[in-house]
Amino acid sequence: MSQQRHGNTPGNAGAVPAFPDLPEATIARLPEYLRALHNLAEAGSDTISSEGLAAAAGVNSAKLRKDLSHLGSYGTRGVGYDVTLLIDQIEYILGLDQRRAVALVGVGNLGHALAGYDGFASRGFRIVALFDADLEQVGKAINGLTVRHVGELRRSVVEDGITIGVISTPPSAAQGVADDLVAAGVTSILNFAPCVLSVPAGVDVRKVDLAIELQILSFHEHRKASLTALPGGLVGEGENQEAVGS
Amino acid sequence: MSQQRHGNTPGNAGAVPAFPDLPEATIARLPEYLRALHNLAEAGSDTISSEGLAAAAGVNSAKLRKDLSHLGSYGTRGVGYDVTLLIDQIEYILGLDQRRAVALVGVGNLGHALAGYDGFASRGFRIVALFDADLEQVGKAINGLTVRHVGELRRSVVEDGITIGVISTPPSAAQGVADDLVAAGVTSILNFAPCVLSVPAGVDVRKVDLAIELQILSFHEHRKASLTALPGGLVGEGENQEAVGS
DNA sequence: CGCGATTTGTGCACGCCTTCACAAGCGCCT
DNA sequence: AGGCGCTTGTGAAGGCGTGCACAAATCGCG
Ligand SMILES: NC(=O)c1ccc[n+]([C@@H]2O[C@H](COP(=O)([O-])OP(=O)(O)OC[C@H]3O[C@@H](n4cnc5c(N)ncnc54)[C@H](O)[C@@H]3O)[C@@H](O)[C@H]2O)c1
Ligand SMILES: NC(=O)c1ccc[n+]([C@@H]2O[C@H](COP(=O)([O-])OP(=O)(O)OC[C@H]3O[C@@H](n4cnc5c(N)ncnc54)[C@H](O)[C@@H]3O)[C@@H](O)[C@H]2O)c1
Repeated sequence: MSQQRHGNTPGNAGAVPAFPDLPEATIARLPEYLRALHNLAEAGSDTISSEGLAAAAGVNSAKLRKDLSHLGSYGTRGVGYDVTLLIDQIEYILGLDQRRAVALVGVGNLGHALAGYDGFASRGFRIVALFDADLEQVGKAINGLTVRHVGELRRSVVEDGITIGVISTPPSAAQGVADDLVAAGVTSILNFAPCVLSVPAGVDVRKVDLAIELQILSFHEHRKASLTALPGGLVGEGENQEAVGS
Repeated sequence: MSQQRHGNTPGNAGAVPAFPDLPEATIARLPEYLRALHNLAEAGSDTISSEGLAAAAGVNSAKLRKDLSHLGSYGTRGVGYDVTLLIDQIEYILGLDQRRAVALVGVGNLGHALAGYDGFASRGFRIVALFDADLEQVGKAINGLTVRHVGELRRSVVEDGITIGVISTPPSAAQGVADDLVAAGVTSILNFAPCVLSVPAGVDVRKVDLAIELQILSFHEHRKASLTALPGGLVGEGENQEAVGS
């Protein structure tokens, strides 16, 4: 059974190297599997088949198996995966067992919502510092945290062991904030401002642009509408056939 | 010159079909190009080379050219792309010239921020209705819109011509809300709740899960840390060499 | 009017990702 | 103890996306 004795780590006694280089696509799905696994654990399941987990995560079961196989062999043929073991493995790979410290810069409309969100705690993160340039905001308390001036960023990053920075300032300020974060030693940034950030190699940036998401949906709406309007009639559910244009 | 006379549409006199089926990857990048183009237009540029636009959008120039070539031939060799023309084309393809009506369901922490965000207007959308199940919230006004009870959703979707629904309720309520939206005729959903939604074929769902983004960043942090800690020493910038684990 | 500089549009090759299909492995039941 | 059914892990194939490299096209200038 290879004892649950993987314990907390890179003990590396198994077939897989201490840090397998997973395909990017796989990495992006692991969090989804993790969420589904937590739900299953809460529901009382001890084991889960690839089919079941795939359904819960909304993916193809073959894809899921291949993804998990990259982590090592944590399933049992004829049975499925041990839910708890798999949770531990994925959390370890994702580096979530450290409860990473996150800094949030720009406590405006969106920043407030993020700072007040308690859902991050259960997903492996602690927002430990809030920053803003506006003196009006500095000093205010949100969810037990006091907003500090952005000038204190560098010191805080070191003192609080911050590894991830979240930017929710207007786009005009985003690059400057990113530079500050990088200078302070942060090597991962989540950017909500609709702009491109340029950072040195070795720093990871992920961007979340809600308008882009809506625009992608808009494209598909547009496409669906133009298909129902066309003579082809390839679409099954076409009740509202409204002619387009001419 | 093929006259700017494409006018407002699927006149379809060109080489490209009225509705080219673009690769999904291309569609996801068009909004980024559009944003960059708007910035350029504002800065006074009339034309822009693929190299310049690619830099502004943060992508490879060859990729950009291939993406744009799918829309048709809107560039001029030796010159570049006409900024205004390209904006119009991309907006047409994305279906943004209609200023799509969006409904927001779940006016809580996050919903408030979204409802109060004025940035959507300039990107082609109008949030025209807010819904919540909590009677405490119903009746409140946010940014000129009154929060309505979720029971009015169906009527509103029809009356207001809503085509996109945004879900920012707790995950436990999300599937129900999605069902309501679909029943009301909405065929595109943007979901902020961390859960998988199941919807009938023909309905598009996009998901935004902030915790997942952080977890992906966390993985890379973890990987970077384990590399600097290893004897290999492949990394250049390793000042804070803190041993991992043991 | 022709030539060179510039930039687009694209053929091609390569690598990544997805999916199918199945052998290998495991537990349970008889 | 042995066989049977179930599930994992993976080889192979196909499709998609990326990026190079270059021919075709356009402009400006002499
Ligand atoms: N609110 C939303 O729902 C929403 C949706 C999509 C995108 N966004 C984007 O998220 C970002 C934030 O949006 P918002 O609505 O919260 O804007 P906001 O104006 O309400 O808040 C921005 C905050 O950033 C602070 N700030 C400005 N410059 C700063 C600096 N240099 N350092 C630190 N703080 C600084 C401001 O003082 C302000 O508190 C914007 O880029 C916006 O485009 C927001
Ligand atoms: N706040 C954030 O920064 C944040 C970050 C990431 C993810 N999320 C996710 O976004 C969603 C919303 O988060 P939040 O912080 O705004 O939560 P919230 O509890 O503050 O707000 C949820 C709102 O939805 C309403 N609601 C509940 N059931 C409903 C129903 N059936 N129909 C209509 N409305 C209903 C509630 O009355 C409440 O107003 C959650 O799923 C959360 O996990 C939020």
